[in-house]
Amino acid sequence: MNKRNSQLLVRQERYTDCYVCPVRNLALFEVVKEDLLEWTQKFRTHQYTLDARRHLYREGEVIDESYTLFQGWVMLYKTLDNKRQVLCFALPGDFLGSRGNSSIPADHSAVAITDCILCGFPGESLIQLFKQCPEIGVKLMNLQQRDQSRCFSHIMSVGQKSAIESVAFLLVELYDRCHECGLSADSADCFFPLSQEEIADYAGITLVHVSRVMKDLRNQGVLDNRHRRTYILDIDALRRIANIAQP
Amino acid sequence: MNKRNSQLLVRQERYTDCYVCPVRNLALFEVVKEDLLEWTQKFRTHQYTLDARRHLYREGEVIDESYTLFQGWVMLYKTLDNKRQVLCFALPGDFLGSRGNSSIPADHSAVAITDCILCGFPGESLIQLFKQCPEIGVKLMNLQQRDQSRCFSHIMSVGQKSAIESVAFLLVELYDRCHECGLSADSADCFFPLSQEEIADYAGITLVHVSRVMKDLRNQGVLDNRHRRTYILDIDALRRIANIAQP
DNA sequence: CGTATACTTGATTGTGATCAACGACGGTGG
DNA sequence: CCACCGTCGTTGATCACAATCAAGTATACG
Repeated sequence: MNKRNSQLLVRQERYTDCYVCPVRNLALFEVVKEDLLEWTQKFRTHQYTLDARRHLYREGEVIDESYTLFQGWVMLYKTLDNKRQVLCFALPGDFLGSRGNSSIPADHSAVAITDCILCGFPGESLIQLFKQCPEIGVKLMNLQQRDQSRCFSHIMSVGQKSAIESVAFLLVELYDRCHECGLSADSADCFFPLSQEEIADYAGITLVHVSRVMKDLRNQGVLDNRHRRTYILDIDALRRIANIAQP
Repeated sequence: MNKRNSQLLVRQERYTDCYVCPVRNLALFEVVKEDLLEWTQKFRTHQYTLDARRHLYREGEVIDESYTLFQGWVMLYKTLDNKRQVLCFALPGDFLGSRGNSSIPADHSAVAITDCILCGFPGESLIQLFKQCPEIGVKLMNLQQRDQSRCFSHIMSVGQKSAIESVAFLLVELYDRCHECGLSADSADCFFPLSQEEIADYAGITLVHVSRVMKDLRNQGVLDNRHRRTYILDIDALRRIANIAQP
């Protein structure tokens, strides 16, 4: 068991099964054929719970384990002086942690926004998985390419967009990603565990200004956020405000 | 031959040889054992020249070829309205183009900043390479992780740093990367084929302001840019200004 | 020699930062 | 049950960094 986070990352006794995993179609093991699942499943050494506000790992730490996020939201960020920059949000199905090269310390921190469940497997086993099942290598490459594409959009957002465009862009991205992984079904249009400070640190603006932007969006009628929850009322309007490139 | 860029991407008759390639130690084929090089080399179907200001590919295009940049500088960028955001600069040894999934159109454009030479191989052959030589998969994953790490630093830079910090950060990163791939030996401290507009679009500020920042840096004595060339006079001072996290 | 491109400089404006105070909850403990 | 406190969000006043607008210079190139 991982000693680094022994009090934080709690190993679960009862595994959920890869065969019936509801997020497998989004995740690394999507490409594993049914008859190989038993084999890949034994790499998944542990399943953990991680409470909200707990760190999965911190900048500078050596990570020797890989994770698939099974449930909950995780936030990746970097700090400099007293400033924090949120890099991205991980949702169920997303791949986290070691990329098989444990000699490189993490360049960012990962913290749970909500209570989370994670499936873990040793980082070095990725290489074994590659050898046995090259499709996993291809799949991981595709996942990384998707992440890079999101990074590029994020850079575009922070570098070129106005505050309101940036915030709208984030909301739209999360809205779409939630729908992709089926999170919207139960939580309706209220899918939003983020504080305004987290939104601010993602968009590269101050939390004071986020408050004003949210008020503006409320006044325009595209969203409502009563009782610390954000309800998206008009996703198309939000998309227009976000000024997203047409594919 | 690639029809899309048939006039732009010029196929060369005389190949340089992978065995004696000076940038192989930086690139994807670093991990290929000498006795397999002949095999991998036959995947490298073409070697191209690409003149400065020519595009390798554009946003929205389907890319079915992968490239290792052999010589020159390439700039990746996105556009939105009339604004341009530079995403990163590719230097010799860097991997460009298709990641084996040609069903996804490019989310960014790639343009040559200087005259370039590229080694090309079919995107689909990556999967074959993975199967034959899993180390290539691991190496490509490592390259992608390094790129992601740079993306994260870039987001931090654009989101949290002041204009002068951002510009200094870019100069330091390029300075270090040039030294890594041995470009500095011949070009001394003048390694700089970038216009102020390109710097501006990377840092997310206007070219007018870049001019003022460069003047400031000149006055502080950390660099000199006479005759359209940038000479770095005091890299340590520049590092301090860039405010880079200590590893 | 004329034109295009890149860079410079000055004047003015504006978006979002900063500083400060206050309100609304939600949780905790008496 | 209520008082207290901490966190989070709101609002106002002021400030500053960088954008914008505009005009100029220097250099490369045909």
